[in-house]
Amino acid sequence: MTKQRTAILTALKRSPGHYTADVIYEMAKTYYPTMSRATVYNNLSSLVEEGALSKIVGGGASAIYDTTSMPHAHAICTRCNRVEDLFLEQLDDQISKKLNVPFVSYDLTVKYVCPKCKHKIS
Amino acid sequence: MTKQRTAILTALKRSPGHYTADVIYEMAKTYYPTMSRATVYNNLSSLVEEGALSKIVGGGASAIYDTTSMPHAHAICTRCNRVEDLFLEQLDDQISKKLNVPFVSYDLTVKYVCPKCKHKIS
DNA sequence: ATTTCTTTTAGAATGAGTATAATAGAATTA
DNA sequence: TAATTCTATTATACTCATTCTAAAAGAAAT
Repeated sequence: MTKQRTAILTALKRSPGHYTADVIYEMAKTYYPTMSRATVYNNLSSLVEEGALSKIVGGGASAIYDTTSMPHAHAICTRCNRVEDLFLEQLDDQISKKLNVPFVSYDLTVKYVCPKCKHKIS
Repeated sequence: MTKQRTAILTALKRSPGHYTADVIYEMAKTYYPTMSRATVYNNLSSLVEEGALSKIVGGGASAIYDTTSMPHAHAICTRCNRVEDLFLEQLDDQISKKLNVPFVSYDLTVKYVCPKCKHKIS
């Protein structure tokens, strides 16, 4: 547990949400200004492996890290790119049943137009 | 419908499966040798928009294109990286119900250790 | 036949993420 | 305490999938 890692965790704890590595880098720098980008990537990878964070790929050019600990899905609005958490209770069981073997993790991203953006258009 | 696009579609029809853009580029070149990489990317994007292909992001460095037309999930083995199709019948309804609005598409990738690889280890 | 629009092409540019090699710091041993 | 070992950090260089660009080719339209 280094000072850099503490800075990252502090930043994430203060404002939980969905962030890219680069945004987390900027956030963490307020707590430890000399921090390097590589350190952020290293720590984020470790935190994902430990299960403290989840990494969402596919919503755009860069991956998004999520502080919500419970396994869950994400809905991304195709207009405003805002990410919404989505808890599908039976999904775990369904996947296990289909696979017939336990799984490590899942990454479910739903693309939709959120109500706010839908209103703006129509 | 250009000759280049025909070459891509022919290649995919001859051997349906899960391929990276680069592999598709190589496959399509056997039908149209002077094809450019950018053309493959352009056409794949169009085909995804038209719904003829689905793009799977998150299984590695490069995206994978899938010729299976029905909406479905993917299981990727963390050891051998092989991709398996996974049809979860009720998933569509579950997502719609949770969102309360229709969605455009979903991308569900499950990470697991496939039976073959599990045998190799234990 | 000329204009207009779309697609292709080759190569350059982008940019997220990773590898590297040197340094710093912590922990361990003597 | 000093020397050693191990791990983490740093800055930078690098990779590589994908996108952008500008020119050329081709198709369609007038």
